[in-house]
Amino acid sequence: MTHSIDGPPAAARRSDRTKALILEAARRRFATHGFERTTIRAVAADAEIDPSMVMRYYGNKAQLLDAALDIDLDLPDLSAVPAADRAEAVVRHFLHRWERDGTGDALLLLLRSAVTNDHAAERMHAIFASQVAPALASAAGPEAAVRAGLVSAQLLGLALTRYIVRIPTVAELSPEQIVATLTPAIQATLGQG
Amino acid sequence: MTHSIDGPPAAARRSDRTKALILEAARRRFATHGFERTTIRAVAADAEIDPSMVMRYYGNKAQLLDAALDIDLDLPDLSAVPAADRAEAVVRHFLHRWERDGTGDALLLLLRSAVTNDHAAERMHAIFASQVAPALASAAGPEAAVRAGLVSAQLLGLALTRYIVRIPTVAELSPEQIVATLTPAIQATLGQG
DNA sequence: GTCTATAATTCGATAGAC
DNA sequence: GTCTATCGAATTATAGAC
Repeated sequence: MTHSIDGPPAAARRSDRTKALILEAARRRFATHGFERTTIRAVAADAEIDPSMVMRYYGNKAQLLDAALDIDLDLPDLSAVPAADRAEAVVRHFLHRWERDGTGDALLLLLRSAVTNDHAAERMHAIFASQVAPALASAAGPEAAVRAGLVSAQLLGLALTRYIVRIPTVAELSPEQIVATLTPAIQATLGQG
Repeated sequence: MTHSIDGPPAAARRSDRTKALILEAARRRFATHGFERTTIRAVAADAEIDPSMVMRYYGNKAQLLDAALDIDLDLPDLSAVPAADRAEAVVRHFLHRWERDGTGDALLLLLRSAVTNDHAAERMHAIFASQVAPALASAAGPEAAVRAGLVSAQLLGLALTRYIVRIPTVAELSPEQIVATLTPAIQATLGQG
């Protein structure tokens, strides 16, 4: 017997690896094709497993999306940043994240899904309320909630035009051009902390 | 004989009205549900006609989307506006348009479709290049193309978060709050004309 | 745990009567 | 010009063998 009443040891659980492979493939598909155009079959093919495995581990397509939408934005503590540098820190944080992970980034997946899927939209509301708004609140001026909302709108607009719709003029900008031009705008939206 | 070799007189073309009804229903469906989730059957039901009529007049679903994406942004001539007022004029123009037409606005339809449909994305590139970029070029500072692109990103971000994903904090803002908070940001992005 | 087979829908598109 | 009927394809989801 290789495992006790505590359950099978970590090394013996082949299913964990399969589950992880499915989730990874699902994230890529949802991010690049959106919810409706992503098929269980395609996810399974990417993960090189049988489609029925996806159903077994995640129940249905909606729950698979749900599992893929677990996101930690990992926002920096802006109160530790000098007020004058906060706008640039925010712009650089998201830009770095997106440039690093490309279309595989979980926030882009969430954004794309939220446009056509109500459940994904609600997840985005929750993430905004629990992660973005609090992080920006300490960095914003009067009516911090208003400012946090509009800063998010501007950053998501960048994500939308650069990585999803890929408007050439925006997609071809260098990261430094974006930082240089967008930072004053975010600064203005945040107001004088 | 009520019509000549020039074709039937305008009053006799019942089909024009049917075509227009279909297009109107299609715009609403595409705008609220996106391309994939919009069905020919639903469009026909909204227009209270038979689904086969949609096929007869528009050929297929892709061509119906194409017909629905004919958009005139009707941007104001910013060179006639004092430099200091241009940012506010731009913000008010789009806000007025969206608040008036709600989710039926053609630009929102285009935005929603472009996220999951490559053809719609290309249409958005074309509209940006032919209408938005030229209109903003005269109002922007050095590197006008960069500034025009990022202004568009910010405005589309507003449309996305307020009308499509409907993040509560953004959706609940009053138009005047948006103008007051976003104008300085757009001003900063445009640079000193 | 993994795979085969298939049920049950849904939809785009076509053919043809009237 | 309008509608009925239906085909064929694709997909989610399930049942059950091994």
